[in-house]
Amino acid sequence: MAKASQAAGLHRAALDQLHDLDAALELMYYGWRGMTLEADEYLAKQGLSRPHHRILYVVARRPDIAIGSLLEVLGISKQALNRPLNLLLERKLVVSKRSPEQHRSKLLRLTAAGQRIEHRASDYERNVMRKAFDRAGASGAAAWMAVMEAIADHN
Amino acid sequence: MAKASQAAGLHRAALDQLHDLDAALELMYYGWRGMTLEADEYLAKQGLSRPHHRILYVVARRPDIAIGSLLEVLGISKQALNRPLNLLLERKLVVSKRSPEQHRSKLLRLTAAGQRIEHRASDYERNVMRKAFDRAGASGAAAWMAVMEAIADHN
DNA sequence: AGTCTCAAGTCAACATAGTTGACATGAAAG
DNA sequence: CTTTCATGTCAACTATGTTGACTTGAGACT
Repeated sequence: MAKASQAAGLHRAALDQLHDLDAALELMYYGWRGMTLEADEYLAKQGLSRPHHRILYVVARRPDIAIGSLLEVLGISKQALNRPLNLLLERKLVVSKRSPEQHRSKLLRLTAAGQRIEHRASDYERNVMRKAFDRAGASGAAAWMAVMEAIADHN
Repeated sequence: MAKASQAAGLHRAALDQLHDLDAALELMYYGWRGMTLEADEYLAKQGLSRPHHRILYVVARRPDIAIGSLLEVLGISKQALNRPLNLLLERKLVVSKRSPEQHRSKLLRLTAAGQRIEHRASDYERNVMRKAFDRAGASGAAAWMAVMEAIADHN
């Protein structure tokens, strides 16, 4: 039973299967952990965490995004955004400037340093995915995407 | 902003793709959300949440598990287990008894009420998976499992 | 007897990630 | 010159976790 189950640990536990889809539930849980584990360790070394990464990830893919739009995309309150975003601004990983015409809003952008950290953190996650897709082949990867889309868009 | 995307937040956002695997990262995120959304709403109605569900899920599949083993499986500290487990005991969803021979440990079991809640909550998650697997077919489901196993076991 | 260990329980302080509500500020638009 | 909009900030709160420092209760070992 015991292993190095400490870190974020949690090797996959040996549980009885009560239903045929229990394995799928557990794979979703451990899959999420497996994908984010190394990225989170890297971010922790930088004094950052998952919320910071989410901000960096979105701003990287929507340069000049306004704060209000960022709040929408992230789905959190402005008060919740406040602390992590201010840290990123203080650390100069993100810069804000006023919009030229829409002078009320502030537009966010990553600095070079911010881009570097975003890229490295996301790369840890992409590498996990790449290896898994390589093993599964192109058709397996496509099937995984199709299933995940169905789950994500489930209403 | 519409409130529909508020609650569970976060419709899938339209972000630029910087790398070919960005879509996969986002699908993992939204997939996790999609699978757990309804279950979390049901649990909230019962005054419970994800940690309570994790406990119920594990104890359901390991009847007479000792507290120490439960801590190992969940990968959290005993202090973190304390509150949610005590709530489950107070609400009589879980019962503990001393082991007959190993009298030092306490063994945990679900009551009928605990089984009912565990089953319903997990069923919400299984139903999401079932629908996605039905769409993808048996081979798609198998491919999804294979990819997730590779991700989960990534070291 | 007494002591040592093990499993569990508890207390306190802290960190992180979020929530509401209330209010302030600075620029634009009427 | 007042309203509106986007942003910012203060405070109080909840939830989920962490360490560290104990205590308790039961077995096990001289």
